[in-house]
Formats: sequence, structure tokens, C-alpha cells
Amino acid sequence: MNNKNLRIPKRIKRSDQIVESVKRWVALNKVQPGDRLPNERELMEQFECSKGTVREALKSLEVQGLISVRTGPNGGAILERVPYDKASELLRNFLHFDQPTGPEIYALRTLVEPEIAALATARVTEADLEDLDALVKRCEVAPKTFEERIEQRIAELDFHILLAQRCDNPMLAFIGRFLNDMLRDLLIFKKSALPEQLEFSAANCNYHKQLLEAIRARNVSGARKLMHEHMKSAEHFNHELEGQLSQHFLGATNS
Amino acid sequence: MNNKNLRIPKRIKRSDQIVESVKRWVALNKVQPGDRLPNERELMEQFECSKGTVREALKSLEVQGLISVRTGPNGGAILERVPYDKASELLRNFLHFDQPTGPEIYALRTLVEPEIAALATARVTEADLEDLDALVKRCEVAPKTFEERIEQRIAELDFHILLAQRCDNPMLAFIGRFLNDMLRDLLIFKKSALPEQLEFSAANCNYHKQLLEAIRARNVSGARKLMHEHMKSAEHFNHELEGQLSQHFLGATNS
DNA sequence: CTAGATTTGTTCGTATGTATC
DNA sequence: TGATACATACGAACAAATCTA
Repeated sequence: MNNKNLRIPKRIKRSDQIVESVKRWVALNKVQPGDRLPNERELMEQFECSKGTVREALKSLEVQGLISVRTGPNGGAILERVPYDKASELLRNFLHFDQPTGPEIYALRTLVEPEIAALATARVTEADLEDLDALVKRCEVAPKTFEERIEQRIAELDFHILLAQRCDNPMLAFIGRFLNDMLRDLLIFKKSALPEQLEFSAANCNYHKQLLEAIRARNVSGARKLMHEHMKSAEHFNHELEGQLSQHFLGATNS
Repeated sequence: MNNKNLRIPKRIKRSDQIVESVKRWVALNKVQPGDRLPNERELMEQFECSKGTVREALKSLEVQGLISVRTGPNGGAILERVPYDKASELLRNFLHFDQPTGPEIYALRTLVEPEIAALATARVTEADLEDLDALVKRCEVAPKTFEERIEQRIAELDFHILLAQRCDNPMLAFIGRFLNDMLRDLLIFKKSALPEQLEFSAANCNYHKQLLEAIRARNVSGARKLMHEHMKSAEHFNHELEGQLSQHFLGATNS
């Protein structure tokens, strides 16, 4: 009754065939973002199927973030670059039943953030430097309220996210942004149980200031080194935090 | 005419609402993989919509890899862990218009593989060790044919993929596997233009042998160190390769 | 092995909403 | 404002897959 048979669909679904066809077409013909796909009627004729089936295929492509669909004249499906949010959402789903813990996220961050800092140093613009400066300044003053404390932590993460976005290597950029997004979610999720950690905030703020200086001076190896120290420090404080939390709520070290 | 207006859909689609509802339900009620969703009829009643709309929502969830759907009695939609292949495919789509180059992949690999080796060392089973040994042995003999050469390279990557799968940290495991998959694709895609690189193969095989010994001895720091050297070496050879390729096909250093 | 029950999969026709011209 | 072209949604009917007796 409950034995796990291998699921080998005898008949591949029509709509999936259409999805594959469109993907091949995009890959082979070097279709660019913004180019239009054939409209529903043409697709119906080309694949000899009904409107509903075409719609299902388009829906599938839309869910994957590959196209966007607009109504009206000159509407229809157009090819899109997959937006970061889509990719992020889908990777989150993958991790849903293996929720990364704080220490796991920090472990990965320690590996990638130094390289992100190094790559970003060569590419940030003057405007970026101003934005980074504004984010640092927001963390300088001592937080008065609970909300302010959370906001400062988020500003810290935004500092890292901006660097990740300026990073040349697309995969490194994605991973960096994703990790900081995960921390942001974790922060918001269990913020009510979060102790103050004044030292942590001060250390972060200090590192960010030094990092900003190194980046402004286009000092690549300096930025890499600083970021590594920063991550080691953050990892340490997170370890401390997890210890405190598990004292309060035994067995609640995860998620 | 062609100005990029922000797309702010005034009316959120009915099927997307259903998707969000189901996701919330899964997150809040701690639904486990294997649990059944309500069938189409019940969903129609619950959301007061037609069969087509329910099907569209289910399709969306299926594309995201969150459910699988079967026909027949006891059929219907059941919650699934998102399989690696789905997540991998979707991340590939995200990177489609920013195809990572060889050097970019190697740069990331150098960062993560040493840690993967360290984490995996503590967790590989005896059976895994045998599999790893078999993969190493496949690369020991000198390749006679062109196909054999490619197969050996793939066996090398499988070595890394197995380690990644045994890795404790789910994100690190995913990234490691994904990077090696990308290299595999790159290899197959431009294999016809691939020069022999005897030194490279020999170096890889040697490193893998030493790694296997370190892992068997559960020597964590040794495995980490060896893997780092291995990656540096591979990065170097890849750099050499890219140089050769760009001499042959000027301007074809990418993809 | 067959027949029937159950549930998803596909199609058609129609109606409605919405953005562009 | 109205016409047009397209996506969105509904309902009914039928097809196909799969389990059970």
C-alpha cells in the first residue's frame, strides 16, 4: 500500500512538452529578455492543443520566472530574466524541511563574504559608497527602542547585500544576497527573544566603518582581510547567542 | 512604446492566492512530506472557484517542486520535499543570461570545497568510502579513447558530488553539488574543443587519492587542507586552459 | 484478468475583466 | 469614449490513469 514505487509517468504531459520546447527554443535561438513569445492562438496551432493546455504551459514558465504575461493589445508572454526574488523563493522552498540554523548560515558567510568584499571593492560606484556610508551611520547611534535595535541589525545586513549586488561573479552575488536574506528572516522571526548584545553591535559597526574606508581606498586585499575578521567575530557572537537562547529555551537551538 | 513600466498587477490572480494559502497552511500546520492535500473538489469548495483555477494553482505548486500529483483512487496532491534537480534547474534559469564562466565557478569552488571536505570527513560511511575508491580507480589508468577521457573527468566531479551530498550543512551541500553540476555541463558542452591536459588529470587523481586517505583516517583538518591545495591546482590548470582556448577561438572565452 | 469506482487530465464554449489604441 | 485584443475565470463533458474487488 505505502511502498515507494518509482514514479515513472508513462505519458509525458502535453503542457510539459510545450515548456521544454519553449526552453529549447530560447536556448538555441538566443532569444533575449524582452522578446515576445507567440501568442496563445499561435501556440495552440503550433502544438495542436487546446487553449487550456497552452495556458498551463505558460503558467509553468511564469512560475519559473522565465516569462511575464501582460493583457491587452501588444500583450502576451515576453521573455524575462529570472528576478532574484523568484530564485530566492524557490531555493527557500528547497530548504524548507532543512531549515539552515544560524551557525550554518554564518559558516557559509565566513567562506564567501571576504571574496565578495574583494570583488565588490573594485566595482562600487561613488553613489554606492554614499549609500554604504548612510547605512553605517544609521548604526552609530545607540538604539533607543526595541524597533530601532532591529532596524540597525537590518541596516547591517543591507550593507552586505549591497556589496553582494556589486559583485562580479553572479553566483557569488546570489549566494551572498541569499545568505543575508536568510539572516534577515531569522532576525525578524525570533526578534522577540533576542537579547541586546551591545558588544556585537559595536563590533559590527566598527568593522563596517573600517571596511568602508578600505573599499573607498580600493584596497582589495585589505577589504578581504577585514571582512574575514568581521565574519569570524560575528560567528563568535552568534555562537554566544545560540548558547544563551538554548539556556532559556532548552532544545530550541534550531530555526 | 517600449518604456519599461513597473508591472504592478492591480488584481492579484486567484490561483496565486490559492498558492499562497497552501504555502501558509504548510508552514503553519507543520505539514510533513507525504501528507495529502485536499483533493480538487474540496479545494474548489474551500476557495469558491472553478476546477480550472484550482488546477492552475496546483500546477504552480508542482512546478515549484512542492507537491506531486497522481491520478486514481488515493491519488491527488501530496506534499514533497523539493528535489535537488528542481532547485538546480530553477537556479540555472536564474543564471541563464549570466552564464558563469569556468574561472568564476572555480573561484567559488575554491572557497567552499575545503569546508565540504572537512564536514563530509566526519560523516561518510564505509560504503561511501568504497564508492569514492571506485571513482578514484577509474581515473588511474591512462585514457585510451576520447570518450574515456571525458568519462574520467566526470568521475572526478562525481567524487566531489558524493562528498557534497554527505555534507551536514544543507546550503553548503547544495552549492557544492550545483557547482560540480555546472562544471559537468561545461565539460560536455565544449568537450570537442578540449585539449588533453595530462598533467591536470594526474594531479587531480593524486589529490583524490590523498584526500581519500585523509578521509578514511577521519583527519578533518588534513582533508580540508588537501582540498584547498587541490582546488588551487585545478584553478591554475583551468586558467591555463582558458588561455589555450582563447588562442584558438579569439573571443570565445566565455560560456 | 476484468470491471467498476475514484480521481486527475484535457477540451470546448462562453462570459468577463483589463489594458491599449 | 469605444473598439479591440488579449488574459482570466467558469462549468460541463469526456478521457485517461490507477486502485480495488
